[in-house]
Amino acid sequence: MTATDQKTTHILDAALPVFVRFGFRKTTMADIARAAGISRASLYLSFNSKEDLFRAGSARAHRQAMAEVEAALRRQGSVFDRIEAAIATFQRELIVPLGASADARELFETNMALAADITLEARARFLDLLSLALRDAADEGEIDLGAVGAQPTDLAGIILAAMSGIKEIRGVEPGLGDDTRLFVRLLRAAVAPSPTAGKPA
Amino acid sequence: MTATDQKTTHILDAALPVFVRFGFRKTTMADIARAAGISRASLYLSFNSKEDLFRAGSARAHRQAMAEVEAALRRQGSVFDRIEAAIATFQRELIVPLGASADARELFETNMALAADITLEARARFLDLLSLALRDAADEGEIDLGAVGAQPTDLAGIILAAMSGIKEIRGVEPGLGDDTRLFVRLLRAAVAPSPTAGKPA
DNA sequence: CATTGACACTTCGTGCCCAGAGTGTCAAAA
DNA sequence: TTTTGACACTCTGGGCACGAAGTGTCAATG
Repeated sequence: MTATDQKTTHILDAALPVFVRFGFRKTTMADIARAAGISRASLYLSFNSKEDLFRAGSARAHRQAMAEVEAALRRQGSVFDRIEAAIATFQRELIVPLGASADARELFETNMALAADITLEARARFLDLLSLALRDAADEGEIDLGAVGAQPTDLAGIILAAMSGIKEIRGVEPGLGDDTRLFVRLLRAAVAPSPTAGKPA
Repeated sequence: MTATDQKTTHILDAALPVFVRFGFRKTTMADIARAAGISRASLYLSFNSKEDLFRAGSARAHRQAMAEVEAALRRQGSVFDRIEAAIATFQRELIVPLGASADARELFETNMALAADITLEARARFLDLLSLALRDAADEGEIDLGAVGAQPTDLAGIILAAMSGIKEIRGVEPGLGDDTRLFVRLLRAAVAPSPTAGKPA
């Protein structure tokens, strides 16, 4: 890691909590500089603007979260164990921290204004990862998608939609995890392969 | 139907499309009066204020929609056929008309400001109706909730959350119906009773 | 008796100004 | 070379005035 990277990392470590606490509009470059223990002017040596800084923060958060999500999906275990872990990771890393902020709405909206590409790309990637996991499991006969007449992509889309809906209705309180797990149990039961059908391979 | 009822019905028939078209803030009592073909002053014979009028409109829309939803759930057929029909009705009557408006967000927010009780009560009622339908089906052995380890209420909650999430992600375009149906197929498959277990009754 | 035109009151949007706060830059300091 | 204090510029929010538009009411009308 270069010295520059260390510096930006340090700044983002300081900046993200401030953004979460006060929202984008109300946090000033002075706040961030103070939190990072440097002068306000120094911030501009690493970032061209407040917006750049925010984008960089969003990008890093998404990059880290998606790396963890991928790791969760790569681990051993049944598809749905891995998918459940992946969802939990995604929620823990990206959804809950934002949702817990008092300015959640404003943060979400600025993020969509300044870093929509990053967010949408991460979401699309998550969709792909889920689709692939489901496809592989289907190919190996671990699950039977024919039972519900769905393509892996369709099912992945439903999973993301359910995640989003559960989050919307339950907020980020503890209940979120419970409902998510119930939903995954549902999936598991829905696409369990019929005992009579053997592995296609 | 009394003459008064006819009048308010006529006014609401004229008013709701106007609200949907222009949002709450931008529609004036003059707009509504014009649409209803009466004088602005006459509106105040039936409603005390613009807010009252809106509340009445929201209440009527919810009342009608929920009546249709109940009817759909009372019809013949498998639980999930009826639930699917009920969801489709709910979406067609309440979700799509609002979502299609250019001022959907503003309308939704004013509705929550002026008629939150009505909306929340309808939602709660929908949850109850779904729970009851599921419970009855479970009692009759048509479905097996034990397979996913869920109470009827929990499952109903998931259904509503999924509805909401699908709507949020897909918008109100045609895709909404497809995803909803896929989700219901998922449910169906998940709680299909195992062939070995007979009816408890 | 139902309806409405007209009236009074309120709210809302606009423009303007100003002061304070915040951003981005640069030459000087460490 | 890296960091920062200080400067200039911009932006925002609040206060105020004013005209337009909208709401709610009531006496007059058909």
